[in-house]
Amino acid sequence: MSEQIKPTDSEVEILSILWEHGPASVRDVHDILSRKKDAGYTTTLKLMQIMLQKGLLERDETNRSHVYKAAVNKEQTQKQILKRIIDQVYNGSAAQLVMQALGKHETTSDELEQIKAYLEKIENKH
Amino acid sequence: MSEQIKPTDSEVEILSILWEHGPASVRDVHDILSRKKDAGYTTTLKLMQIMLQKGLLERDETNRSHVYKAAVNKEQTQKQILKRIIDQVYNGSAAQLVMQALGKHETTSDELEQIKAYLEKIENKH
DNA sequence: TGTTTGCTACGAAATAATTCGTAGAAAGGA
DNA sequence: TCCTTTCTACGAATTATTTCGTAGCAAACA
Repeated sequence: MSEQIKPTDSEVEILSILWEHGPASVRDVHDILSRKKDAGYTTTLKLMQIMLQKGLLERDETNRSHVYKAAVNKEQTQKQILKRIIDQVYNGSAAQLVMQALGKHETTSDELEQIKAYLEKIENKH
Repeated sequence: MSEQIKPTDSEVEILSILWEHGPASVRDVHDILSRKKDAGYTTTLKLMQIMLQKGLLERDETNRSHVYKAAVNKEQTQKQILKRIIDQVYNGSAAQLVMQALGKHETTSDELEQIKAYLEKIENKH
């Protein structure tokens, strides 16, 4: 197991954008970010530079406008964050978290079906 | 809707203890915390004093050893944290989070049953 | 009563995270 | 070429969070 760096909230925002969008310039990321937040361009730039240092991002410097991409795996990072929440907030009970997640959000029938199917699959393995 | 203060990680740890344990002194909280972490007593004290100021905790000063309790609701706070994660990390899809949570953690058959029952209940409402 | 123990209050240092300004270089016109 | 735009780099201020030392008071007790 290699070191797991815990990204900060701002860093997760940027990672999410890169996971969604694929490799992108600071400008791209910043424009997307701007739709939700209100921050200066150099703030985003600096953040991404720091993330590069921490190993959360990689970049291609071929062109003047550098192209960044996530250096950490989406699923793994999500799980890492989730695990933390489950342990810290839900006392280790994934089931509790799941039910609260289902309860709260408007979940479409479609999604519910998906989840049920998934449950079946798990149960068969038991 | 009143202001929702976002507790920090350390604060969530303390809230969790108080939710579990019920009203407790700094000493109590600190002893429980010490099992997982390594921090000085006055650190815990200070944290709890700050949380009091922020309105995350309440306290009874009747006795010399003050008794603290959580001033924020467990479920609401959990949901608040969860919502943040869903939006920020799972792009708004609770279903995705749910499946990852189920996939990762060892979930007992018992818990799975609970979840299934819960799903039924939700589906009937649709 | 003196001494030890355990508590609160609180300033302030240490650390972490976020934000932004300024400088300088490259690119793209006019 | 000269001017404007658009980048990067990076220092440094600001703000948030965590940690701890010291002081003072009250309780327990020898």
